[in-house]
Amino acid sequence: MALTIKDVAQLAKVSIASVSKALNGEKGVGAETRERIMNAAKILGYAPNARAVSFSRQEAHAILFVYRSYPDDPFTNPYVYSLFEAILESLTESHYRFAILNVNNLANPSETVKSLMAGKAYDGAIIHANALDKELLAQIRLNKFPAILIGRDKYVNWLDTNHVLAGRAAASYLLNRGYARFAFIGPSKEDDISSGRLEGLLLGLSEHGIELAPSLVERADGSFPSVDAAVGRLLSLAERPEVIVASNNLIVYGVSRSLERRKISVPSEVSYLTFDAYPYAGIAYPPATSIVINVQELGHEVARQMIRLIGNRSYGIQSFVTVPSVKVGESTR
Amino acid sequence: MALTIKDVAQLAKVSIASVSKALNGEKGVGAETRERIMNAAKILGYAPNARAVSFSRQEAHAILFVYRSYPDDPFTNPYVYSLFEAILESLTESHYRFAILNVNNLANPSETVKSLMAGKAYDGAIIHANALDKELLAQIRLNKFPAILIGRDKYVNWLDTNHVLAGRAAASYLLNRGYARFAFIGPSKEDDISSGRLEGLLLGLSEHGIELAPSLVERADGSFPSVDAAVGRLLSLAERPEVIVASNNLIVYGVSRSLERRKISVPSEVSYLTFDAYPYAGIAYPPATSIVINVQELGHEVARQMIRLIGNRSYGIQSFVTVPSVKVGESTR
DNA sequence: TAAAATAACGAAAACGTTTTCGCGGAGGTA
DNA sequence: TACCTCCGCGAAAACGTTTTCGTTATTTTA
Repeated sequence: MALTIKDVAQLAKVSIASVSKALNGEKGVGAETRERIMNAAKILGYAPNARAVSFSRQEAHAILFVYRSYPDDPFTNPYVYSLFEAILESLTESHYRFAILNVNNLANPSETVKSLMAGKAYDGAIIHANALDKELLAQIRLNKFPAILIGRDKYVNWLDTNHVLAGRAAASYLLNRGYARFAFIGPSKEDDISSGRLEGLLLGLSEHGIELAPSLVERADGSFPSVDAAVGRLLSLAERPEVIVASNNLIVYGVSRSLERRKISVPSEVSYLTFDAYPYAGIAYPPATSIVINVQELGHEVARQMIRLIGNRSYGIQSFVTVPSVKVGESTR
Repeated sequence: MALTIKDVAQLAKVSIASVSKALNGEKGVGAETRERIMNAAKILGYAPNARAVSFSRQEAHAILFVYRSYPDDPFTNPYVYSLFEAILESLTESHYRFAILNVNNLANPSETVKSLMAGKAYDGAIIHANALDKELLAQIRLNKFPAILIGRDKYVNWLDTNHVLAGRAAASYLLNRGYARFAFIGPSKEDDISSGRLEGLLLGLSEHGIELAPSLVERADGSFPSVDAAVGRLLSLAERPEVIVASNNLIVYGVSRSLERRKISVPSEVSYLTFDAYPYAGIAYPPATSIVINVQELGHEVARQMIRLIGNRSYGIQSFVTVPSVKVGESTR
């Protein structure tokens, strides 16, 4: 049998109650006794049995992160990983254990999550929106287990980044740099992130009296020919844009290659800008200026709120955590 | 108080012992009774308390993955992530919980891991070599907690990919395609992976009577100018190589760009080949032919072995798991 | 029909902590 | 001196399962 608290008690000639108190730094143990206990524990190399502690304390001291990864998706995954790295960092600091669950090829994601939470294996769940379905959402609302959604929902705790603000940041940065004619290329399959960015961009521009004609808002899928075609259309406009805002990293790479092929010098003739700081942004040549969201900060905040939530069930969180900053590359003047 | 086994027992009018047996599918319960119990459990929505189960069964039913991530490292991280995605997938299938620990900015990594394992919070640890130090290695050997290292060590259980075999696969693929004059560009900072690949390549070539002159083995750091210079030196050799084997993704990207800039057509004039399938390999233009290691398979195998190890402490594993395959791009003829 | 084997079921112990509560001694106050 | 308070300490309960083992009922065998 492994070492238990009893062995320590025996060696220190005290009761197990005193050992427990001493080891947990609680009062009710004399200074001298405490020292004897600490010594005994060290001599024996005693480590409390985490399973017993969890059981006794009625808390797992562990958090579950639920997400969905798409095999080889170069966009979703880096984002999700850097997000949970940040969460992990904060939780480790607070001595929480951190478990992950990828619902990607699970037969019944929400059932799995639900039973995991019902089984009290974790004190709380941080759920990335891409892993969520209506059923799971309903479960969270119903069972009220501590959960924070990274994304948006009316009825559950959530935190998210504010893509509109990022779009606005793009507008104000570019306006400050003296740009006057703008274009936007977004993905052909509209998504929240991209539409938020566009919305913010339009907002920021309209505050300075600039409206974007429909022909200046282009769509492209990830492939190079598609982006190249969009760039071609923009360049052939009578009022050629000075700067192309690419809604994501893959698109900006296409833009950069398209301009290079067309022998258009960047940033003097045409500039470009994108969002996030995935490898593609750096590979674009010249490296793209980018509006980056501090995923790290979001992760830390989520962890902090999670711990707070565990302590106080009724606590409600619904807010954006977002401080977009500009990573200046060489693709803008 | 939450729902316990007692509530189910009460509703089904049996003892808690019978409920436990029924729910765990053990024998010792009559068919009719079993059904009544299952029904009661379903009606109440009962889920066993995982903490109590862990405590009673004396096993966590959870595995810890220990690794080190470098912020924004585009090489190490994708590899580690896809590795643990594979492990996670296998473990989830076997209903194991999966926790992760990044030792990156931990004050005392080996101490943390050691106390986590001593505390029996996990049944076993899968430790990526990049998270390992001598102290931790010593701890594993000493405490004999179930651990598998992804990497190599003489005295502990390990699994790893065989980079030499990958290098050999490169050689045999290229020889089959009729290439006769080879060059290699590796990182300036020698590492196990790269040297294994080079070793394998040399091995494979020498079996066909081809030796690589020292001038054909180049070094470059990740930066483009450095790779470009290396390519320049290779091209200016009297016996210009037909194919450049780039030891990693960043280098192959540099090679591709360098050749493009020099207006050397690929693959007709000079070909290139690399290893792994990170984004850079696909971004190289034309997309690089690559020797890829099945990380997925490694992960699955590690999970399988871990579960086996938990069941049988004395079990010893030291082997390479590796089935390199060729991902044909457009950079070879 | 009686004895033996088998199966169903439940009482209770065990897992290793934390936590409550009561006891007794030390110190302070009137 | 007598009383009260505070503090250190330990006995024991509690947490929710699993598992062992004895009892009783049922089936099989002779």
